[in-house]
Amino acid sequence: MSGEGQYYAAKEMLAEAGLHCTEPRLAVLSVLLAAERPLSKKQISERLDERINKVTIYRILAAFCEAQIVHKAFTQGRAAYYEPGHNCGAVQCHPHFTCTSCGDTHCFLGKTLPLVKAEAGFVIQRQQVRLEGLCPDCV
Amino acid sequence: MSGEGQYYAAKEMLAEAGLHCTEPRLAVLSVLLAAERPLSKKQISERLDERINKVTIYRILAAFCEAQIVHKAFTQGRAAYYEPGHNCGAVQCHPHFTCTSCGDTHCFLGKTLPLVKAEAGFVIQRQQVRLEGLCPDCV
DNA sequence: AAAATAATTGCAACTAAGTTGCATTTTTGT
DNA sequence: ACAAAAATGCAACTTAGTTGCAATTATTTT
Ligand SMILES: [Mn+2]
Ligand SMILES: [Mn+2]
Ligand SMILES: [Zn+2]
Ligand SMILES: [Zn+2]
Repeated sequence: MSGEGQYYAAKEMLAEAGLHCTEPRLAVLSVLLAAERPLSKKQISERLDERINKVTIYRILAAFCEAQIVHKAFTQGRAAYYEPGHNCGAVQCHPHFTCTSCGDTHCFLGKTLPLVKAEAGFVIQRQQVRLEGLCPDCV
Repeated sequence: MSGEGQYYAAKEMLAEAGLHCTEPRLAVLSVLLAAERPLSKKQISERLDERINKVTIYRILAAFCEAQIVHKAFTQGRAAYYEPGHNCGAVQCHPHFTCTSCGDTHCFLGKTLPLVKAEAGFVIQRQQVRLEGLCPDCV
């Protein structure tokens, strides 16, 4: 299976997050951990060995976000993309670059911008930086 | 009508952009110009005096984006939000703040961040900064 | 000004992402 | 092994957006 190497890491993460350890949850988390970029529900499904009902996948992702082990990195088109929360600070993770030609997304680790200074009266809880352009393959 | 004061400005913008000047286009652009924040198709419809078919609204927005007089500022939930391109540089406009409590969006004009330095081989064409948190009414 | 041409609009039907209610199955604790 | 609680699956639904095509409106040509 695609997320094979991440299977035991996933098991530990679920336990630590206080989430029941079920097959579908292990499978989804393994896929996310094995991916080098945020994935949509569709992409997750494609990487699963045994099919999991889409409602279940959405509920698993919601539970992961609730437990803070995963977060919505961005939405592209009309789909949300999810990634594990490691590499990510409380207020922002790294910028995400999406190629306008091939559609591929890359995590720009280490390119994090400073935080916007909030206007008077506002409290900023999350900051998200999205980039669009051409990737090396498409330039 | 809501966008009344913007009606003649809209007329000029269409002419300058080389777009045919039709009633639906004038109406949609007037609404966008009168708004102080990006609007979804739904919000645009609600502010129109005479109803315009939704397909037409989407096509008008696509034409405006193509002509660069409007751009997609961000997507929230599963809907895209559009705003006129004034106040906006070629690569990025200002950050957009959305309140997690009331859902309102505010343009943080004057709070623009520096551009991410592209990783080797990448060409960045657009940068977008999204903020989430609590607005003054909801703190 | 009328006709021809090109662009825009509207309608119906469709797609894709995500959600809700409820019955069934799986986990967990005893 | 057994009961209670939680998670899963299915069907049906909602919402945002898209596509094909016919009808309308704007522009150009005669
Ligand atoms: Mn990432
Ligand atoms: Mn804005
Ligand atoms: Zn590319
Ligand atoms: Zn608010």
